[in-house]
Amino acid sequence: MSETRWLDEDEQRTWRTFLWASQLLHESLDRQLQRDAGMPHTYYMILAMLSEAPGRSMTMTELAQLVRFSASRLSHAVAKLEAQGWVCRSRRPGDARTTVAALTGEGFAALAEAAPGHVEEVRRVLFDRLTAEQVGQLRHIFDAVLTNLNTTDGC
Amino acid sequence: MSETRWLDEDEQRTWRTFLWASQLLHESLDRQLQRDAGMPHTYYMILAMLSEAPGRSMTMTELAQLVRFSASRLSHAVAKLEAQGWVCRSRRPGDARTTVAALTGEGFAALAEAAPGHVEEVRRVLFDRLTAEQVGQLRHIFDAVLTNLNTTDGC
DNA sequence: GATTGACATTTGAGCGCTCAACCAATAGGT
DNA sequence: ACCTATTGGTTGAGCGCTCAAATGTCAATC
Repeated sequence: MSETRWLDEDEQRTWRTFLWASQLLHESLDRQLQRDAGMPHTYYMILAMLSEAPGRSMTMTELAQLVRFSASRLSHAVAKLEAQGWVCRSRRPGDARTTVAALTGEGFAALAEAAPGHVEEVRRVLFDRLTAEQVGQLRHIFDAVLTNLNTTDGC
Repeated sequence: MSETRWLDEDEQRTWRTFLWASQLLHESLDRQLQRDAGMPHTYYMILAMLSEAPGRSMTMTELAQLVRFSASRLSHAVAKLEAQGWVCRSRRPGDARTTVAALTGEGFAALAEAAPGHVEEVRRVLFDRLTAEQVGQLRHIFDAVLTNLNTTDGC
């Protein structure tokens, strides 16, 4: 057990700035989508991922990996989305274990209607305030963070 | 109503990388603190802010502004922290409106015990993978985001 | 000395998430 | 064929958060 390497003043400030900013950012995103489209940001992601898949449908497990959800979290979420009529689940013929989630017409319509406002919000809270150079830096920084976390953590 | 300025391929990838990474990052932080200290990351922040205040105590409103919580959110949180014996609330003499939240000895001890593990985790998920230059970039990027959101949004 | 408005805080319902437990179907070894 | 482990998915309890409403207090005005 070695001595703790505390954050120096600069790191401390960087850390807190990042924390507050990303918190505000997520809240803004969530509020905008909840207000204008009646869904939280995470649900939007699920619909978006489904819409990009061939046949607008995927296995629960595949979907869970794509959106980085636990099986449980996805199950709860899709249950809600199904109750709203935006997604429908069905057993895959040939393999009675796996469930396939498919985007419905209504679901696609809801997504299409929500998309422009969401993209605008993403620009407003992030890209509009950044130079092209900073966007590149941001990408590299979080690529590094992501590969780190992906390899070290279990999920 | 103008045409939507969709995200180009690069922006799209940057955006998703950032989303996944920051999500994983927050989850890691939360899990570590929950596992090792029995509190979520947000509660750690509350204790940390209190510990830095003169007298280790602050008005609820001041505290709410510091941690960027709504009054309601803070009230719920502090209620839990009080139930755990880490914080105690009392009316301020002279002004019966405002409540002062103070860190207890137990609260300070819990914080002190949680701190090293938390700092290590922060290094692990973020700083360890970044060059000094990237840390500077990160700071500038989220400074920009923060001032933007602080001025445009209500909260 | 009541009335109005603004402030500081709390409360309760509802929702999304986590975690652990569970069920059902399949694959592998014997 | 039979048992076991693994895989795919769901469920329920508990918790933190949001949002809207309620409560209680001070400050100014009439």
